[in-house]
Amino acid sequence: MTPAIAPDIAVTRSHTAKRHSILDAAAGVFCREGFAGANIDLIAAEAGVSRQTVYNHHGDKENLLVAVVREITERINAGVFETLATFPDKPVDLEAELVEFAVRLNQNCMCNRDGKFLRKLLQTEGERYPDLFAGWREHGPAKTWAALAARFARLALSGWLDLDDPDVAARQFLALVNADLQMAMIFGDTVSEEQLRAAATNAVRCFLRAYGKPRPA
Amino acid sequence: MTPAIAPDIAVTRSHTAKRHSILDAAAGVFCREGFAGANIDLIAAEAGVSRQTVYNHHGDKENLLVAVVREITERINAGVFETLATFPDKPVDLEAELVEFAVRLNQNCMCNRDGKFLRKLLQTEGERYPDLFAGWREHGPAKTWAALAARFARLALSGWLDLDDPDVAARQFLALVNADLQMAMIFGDTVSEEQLRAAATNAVRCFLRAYGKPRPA
DNA sequence: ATATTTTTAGACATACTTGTCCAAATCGTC
DNA sequence: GACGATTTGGACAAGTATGTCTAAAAATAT
Repeated sequence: MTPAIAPDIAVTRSHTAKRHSILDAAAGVFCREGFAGANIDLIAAEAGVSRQTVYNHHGDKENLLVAVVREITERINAGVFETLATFPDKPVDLEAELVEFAVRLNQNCMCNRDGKFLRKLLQTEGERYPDLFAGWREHGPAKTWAALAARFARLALSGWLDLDDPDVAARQFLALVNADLQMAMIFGDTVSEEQLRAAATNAVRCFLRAYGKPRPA
Repeated sequence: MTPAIAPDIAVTRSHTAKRHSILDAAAGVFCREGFAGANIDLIAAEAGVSRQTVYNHHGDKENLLVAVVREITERINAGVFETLATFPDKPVDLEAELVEFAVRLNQNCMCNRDGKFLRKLLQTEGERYPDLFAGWREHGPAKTWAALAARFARLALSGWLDLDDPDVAARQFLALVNADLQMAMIFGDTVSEEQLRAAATNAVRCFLRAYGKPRPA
């Protein structure tokens, strides 16, 4: 009885290993070719499994897309949450620490593979399958903005910032951080860490010129 | 001899009328369905012509995509140029006039049909056909930024702004103007003029807090 | 009114994709 | 070594797409 668990685990491990492999490959192919252009044979080949296995695991092609989107949004949300936890709540050098935070945000959430995939899938399939992204739409960016706004509001309370509307400031911060990366992202280029840091520096400088206060005692 | 021109014009008129109709329909379908998912029968139906006519005019499906992209980028560039000409070079109330300029920019270039199409086509087919957008990549946003930067530099010279780097400021201005519209645009929602004006107001307020100077004499 | 050109509708061959079915092979466990 | 389940490769039918071809129809210029 006790060892009965072992085989289940082993089977499941191989199972989930292939599952992940398939989801990874499917994400890549869906992202590259779009839903209509995605070829299940190609997904199977890139995942290193047979086509039948793909159908065994995820059934329909549409079902597979759903699974891919769920996987990616979950990872993205986790990354955002994790990164938000590193916000400089009690800064010493606010400018430098905000720059580092912005770099982390871009590296972990916006510019990585998942971020690129989600952005692209959203734009290509968002209108065709609105339900697909409904969950992310509500729990994704809105929650991020709110969380960031709360951090900024606290910085305002402790005298570091002078804010009218923390929500607007949060959105503007994110927009500024991406200002110099728009082209690279829209063209799918990979951005070096130098570019990322330069963009973050420009963004934070502007942000603090607008909302910064002389350092509190 | 003189009337020999007339028939050519007439033929060409009908010809170009259908050409436009086809390009319009193709733009819509390519944008909705992606290149792989776009159905030439559907394009023909939406254009109100027969499928054969589509092939007569543009040959290949790929060729049709090229024509569509060329058409849209040209219109976009024209719209940007036209809107840039309305920049408040000699402002009286800089904040109000920048807000109006930002609204025009969004209405004429970013949020209209062409802007949405270009953005979507770029994201879906940009990596597959890099040459397709090479022209726009060089002559599109870069030129816009440079032109806008020049305007800002002049405002700085005349004492309205305090700028380190006009190029950075131009990119940041555009980023701020889009900050509140990101979600709507990525989800393909249509934005009301109120939303647009509110977004522009927030953007300009932030921009001027960062770079504005007390009004010159 | 006629002649020339474009447009149309439909048939057509070709090719590709999805999703299913099935027997053989593979893998891990007992 | 044998068992059970999963995986595999390939065959298969059905549907759909592209691009070509043809003869008839329509529109336009002379």
